[in-house]
Amino acid sequence: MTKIKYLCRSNFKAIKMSIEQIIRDLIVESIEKCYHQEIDSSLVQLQNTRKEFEGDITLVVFPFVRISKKSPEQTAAEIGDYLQQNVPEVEKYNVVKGFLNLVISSEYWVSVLNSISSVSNFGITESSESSNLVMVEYSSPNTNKPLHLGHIRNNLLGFSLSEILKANGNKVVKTNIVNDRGIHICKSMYAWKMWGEGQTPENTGIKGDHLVGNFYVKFDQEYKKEIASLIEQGENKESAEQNAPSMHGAREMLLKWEAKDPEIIELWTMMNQWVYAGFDVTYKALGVDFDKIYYESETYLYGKDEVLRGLNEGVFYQNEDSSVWADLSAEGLDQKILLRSDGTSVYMTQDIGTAKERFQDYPVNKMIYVVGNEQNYHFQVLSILLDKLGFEFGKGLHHFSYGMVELPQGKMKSREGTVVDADELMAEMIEVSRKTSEELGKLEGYTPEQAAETYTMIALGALKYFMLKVDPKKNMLFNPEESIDFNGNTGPFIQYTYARIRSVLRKATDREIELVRNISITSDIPAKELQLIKLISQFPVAIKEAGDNYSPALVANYIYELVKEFNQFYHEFPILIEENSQIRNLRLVIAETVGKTIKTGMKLLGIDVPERM
RNA sequence: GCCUCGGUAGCUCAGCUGGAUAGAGCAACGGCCUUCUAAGCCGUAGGUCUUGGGUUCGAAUCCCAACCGGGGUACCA
Repeated sequence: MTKIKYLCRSNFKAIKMSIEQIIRDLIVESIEKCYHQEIDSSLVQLQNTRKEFEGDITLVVFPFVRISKKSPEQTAAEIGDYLQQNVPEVEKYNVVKGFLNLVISSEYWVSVLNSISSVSNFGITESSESSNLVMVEYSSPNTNKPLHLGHIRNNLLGFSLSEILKANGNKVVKTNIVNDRGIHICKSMYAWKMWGEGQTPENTGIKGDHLVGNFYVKFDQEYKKEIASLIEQGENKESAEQNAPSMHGAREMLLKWEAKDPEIIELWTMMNQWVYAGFDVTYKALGVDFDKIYYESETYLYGKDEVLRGLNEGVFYQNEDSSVWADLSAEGLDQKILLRSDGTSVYMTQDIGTAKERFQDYPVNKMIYVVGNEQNYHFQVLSILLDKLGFEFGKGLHHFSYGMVELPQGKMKSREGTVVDADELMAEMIEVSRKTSEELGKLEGYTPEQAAETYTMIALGALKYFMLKVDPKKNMLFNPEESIDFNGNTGPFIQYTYARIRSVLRKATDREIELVRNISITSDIPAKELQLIKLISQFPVAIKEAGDNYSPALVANYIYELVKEFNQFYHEFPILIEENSQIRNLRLVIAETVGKTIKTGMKLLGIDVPERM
């Protein structure tokens, strides 16, 4: 067990894993040797040493004092002695209370940096033939209104999660189920037919999804008026809601649509095309995409077939009014409707059909649905229903359940117009970004096109990072008054740090300073540099945890930590002007490696980084 | 009612698979641009981690209860 054995490995992960693994194993061994008792290695709690103490790896010794029957300090010292004698990389140790802080040699950290700086895709695990295929469903818009801030969160989470899963060695298929049928689109259709006066995106200049959304709002306004007047005429609220003419009209359209009435299908096709054209623009601006798009109008029939099969097989039952139900009382849940009494499909019906389609189309090992937490119950039920229908994948579905985006006044409501529109928000942020760039004179010398590309990149960086840095499971708040910051813990801060690093590297080239990636250093690594190397080396761990926990926020938080540390370093120490050439080269390699890590990490969040800003 | 998720600084959030003195950013106040980009750096101030019990060497973290808030709860999606 010599030092050379670990230092020669080119794969960084192997090195890092092995040093911790070696220490772990030897701790178990030392307990046996010193206290004559075998322990489970799960008792060995290793953590990164906190910044305020000397050391790199810390062992919590409290769990062993029961075994040693000695004070925590003494126990720590005995284990420390053993490790120092038997692990060459353990240079020295110190004990603070019950914590054993191990100091790992500079040589070890230099070898870590060397192995990281020599690879181009540090942190990324490539997929292979035998990798799992994960399907990620995200976005899944309704075609009756434009995308809003809630959809932005969904899209960014879905895209980023897909990138993170890829970086963990999975094959990923990004998919989108477009909810293009149902009562909601019929409402827009009805309103357009009644009050549209032939408006089109072309003759109004309004983006297609917004135009259709306007009619959805119009429907709701008229519907409410009708209800009010019916109530005035003496009807109760419930029957007024049922009997309002516009609701009748929309429902009739839905029935006609399911009956494939040519006129309705034509109207539906036309309005959906308007919406798709609009969505494409928004998706492109957001930088998200899909490998496969499903349409509810095509999958709901499969769902219907499956439900009827379930009915025949006695898995489901039918009421006198001919509606079809699932009895979930055995699972501790309620009765769930699967087909309405008029025979039309509900949301659940089509999701069953879509799931079946997907597993027929792809050899999916894992299906992930990126859908808001308001639908937790829906997916719990979907999983059970698919299982009941005999699909072995039913139980393995994963609902990536994320929190709502709330405004200071509470939840966003499309119909009430209290939504933050996706297109508008992006446009506003790009405008703020442009102004800031101009005021700071950051993009002087760029062509207008280059400048636009950069300030757009910064605006989207701000928006995306803002959404992704928050734990996906939690609700988050967006205050339109305060909007989204460009300073502090933000995307632009990270992008700025990257641009600074690129600038330093360009200047190094200009000044003909050679950058030697295979570092040899005769002195100890200075503290700040060491801190950075340790942080960089945590990147693969951050990616793995983000993948295991389905949390882009973990990547965002990691990058922020790294960047904050780098900025302190940058401020405090010269890189190019440093006279000691070994130190100068070390700093250059660290800067380059931090830059590489930022770029890779931000890519996992779907955020680009600029050469200049 | 029942189910479920959450409550950490004035605000927005980290930390939550138990470990050292609970961290950032914003906002406030005070410093730092003739040195590699000040969208930056440093400092000051700001906390009964909702409350009350419990588990143990140790609890923001785990368990129980209460309070407050979000979401869901049989023909919306």
